[in-house]
Amino acid sequence: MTPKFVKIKQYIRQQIESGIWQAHSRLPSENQLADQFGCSRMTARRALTELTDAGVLARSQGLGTFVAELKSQSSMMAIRNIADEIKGRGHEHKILQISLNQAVLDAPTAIALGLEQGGLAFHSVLVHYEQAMPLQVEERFVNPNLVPDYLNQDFQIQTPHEYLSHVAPLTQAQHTIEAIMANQEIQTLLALEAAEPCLQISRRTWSSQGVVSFARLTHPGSRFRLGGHLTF
Amino acid sequence: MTPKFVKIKQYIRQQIESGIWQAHSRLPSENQLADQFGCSRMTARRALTELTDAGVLARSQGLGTFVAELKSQSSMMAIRNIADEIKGRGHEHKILQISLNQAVLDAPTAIALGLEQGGLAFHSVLVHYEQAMPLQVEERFVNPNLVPDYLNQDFQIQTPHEYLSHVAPLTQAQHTIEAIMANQEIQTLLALEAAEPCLQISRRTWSSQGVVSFARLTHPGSRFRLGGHLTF
DNA sequence: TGTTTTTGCTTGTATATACAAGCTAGGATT
DNA sequence: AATCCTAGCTTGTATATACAAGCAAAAACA
Repeated sequence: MTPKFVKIKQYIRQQIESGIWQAHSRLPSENQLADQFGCSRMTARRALTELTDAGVLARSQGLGTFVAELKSQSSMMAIRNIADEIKGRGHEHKILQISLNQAVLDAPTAIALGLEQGGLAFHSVLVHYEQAMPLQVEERFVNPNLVPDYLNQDFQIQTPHEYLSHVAPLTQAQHTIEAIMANQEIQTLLALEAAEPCLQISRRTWSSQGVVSFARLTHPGSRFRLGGHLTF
Repeated sequence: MTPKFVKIKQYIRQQIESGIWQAHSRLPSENQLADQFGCSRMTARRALTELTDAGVLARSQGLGTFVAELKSQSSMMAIRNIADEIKGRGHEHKILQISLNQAVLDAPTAIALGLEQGGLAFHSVLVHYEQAMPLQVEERFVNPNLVPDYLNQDFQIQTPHEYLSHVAPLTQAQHTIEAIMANQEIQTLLALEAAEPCLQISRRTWSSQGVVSFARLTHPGSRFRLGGHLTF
């Protein structure tokens, strides 16, 4: 027996998908729906609220409930962390640690971390492997004030991302995706035959104390694509 | 006066962010929260439900409510359509129509559209400009059965995406992002000096009738990055 | 001792009710 | 005729209540 509020949601989605209720058209009020489905206002309300949260409807106090603007605006895509993604494919995930040390901050990195230019930060370079194939170069700068023990970790066991989420719970993240040409270092680390376009995700993460870490995740264009599926 | 359920949500988020409630730890039950805040169970419940929808908490009937696994899993990023993005920056958006005709389907495109190889589909190539700068090449294949009037549109006025969302409301979309090297055609259309890495978003959209359209959106790596900001 | 049942917790669904707050249209007032 | 205001709708918040369903540990039983 499916719950009543689910049936109401299905009904509304169906009306919209079949085109009977066009974008911007007004829906029956909570009370009308309640009458129509023989339920209480709170139950009808729940269906409307959940569809509103899902972006299907838009509501306005005093005015009514409307079919939301077509999803032309934006659609969401998930960026999963590489370890989960590889394991999700049932493959082996290995990490090769290239370096783990302190580094002097150049201007852009200092700004990204919210620290002073010329100061010190922790710096790590790792390569993530799927089976025997290098799939991601992870270069990461870490705020030493917030994560003083970063250099004493063994990243063969726990990824930096896992460790960081543990010691400094995330409150915010910012991603940028761009296409770049592999430089000599990336070419070597990813075992590329020649210079090749790469997908680079820059990721800045905050905890409640401030910027925790700034990472550049570089993937070979020939072996990696970012995918997302999404149902409205 | 902030509503009670908002205060409860704030309290819970604060407990989690300060580390007092760690991942997997159990929260007070609905009734306990209701007592603690001097509200009814339904009000406490609303706070818990909304935080669960947001991925902050996880609930299990009979067991209780728990702090969710750290957001290491995935974080979401919005893909906005190029016209909105350019207009959002307060810049002028112009479209140059390169071609608009029928095309014979090769194997991969036919599969993507769910049509027969060797059959016909509508095909358009447009260039989107931000001010005087080409920013995106949009190559699109459209299912002629679902959008028979596609060839009679003027895409200088309304983008294909706007038109399609209007005549065949979206129910699903799938995106893939990859880094590719610009070929000769892309180089010309984007006014690139030399071969350059490009960010290519492949987008398939469904209506309730089936696959509507398959688009390849290509951006120059030197002028475009996909950005997303996100607060937990 | 090992198995089954009961009991008491949890969350999930649903209802009836009350009042607050936002918007619109029509009616009263000026 | 233009303005104000109120009546009547809408959604938003909040409560009290009831029962269903899932789970675990204690209690009863074999």
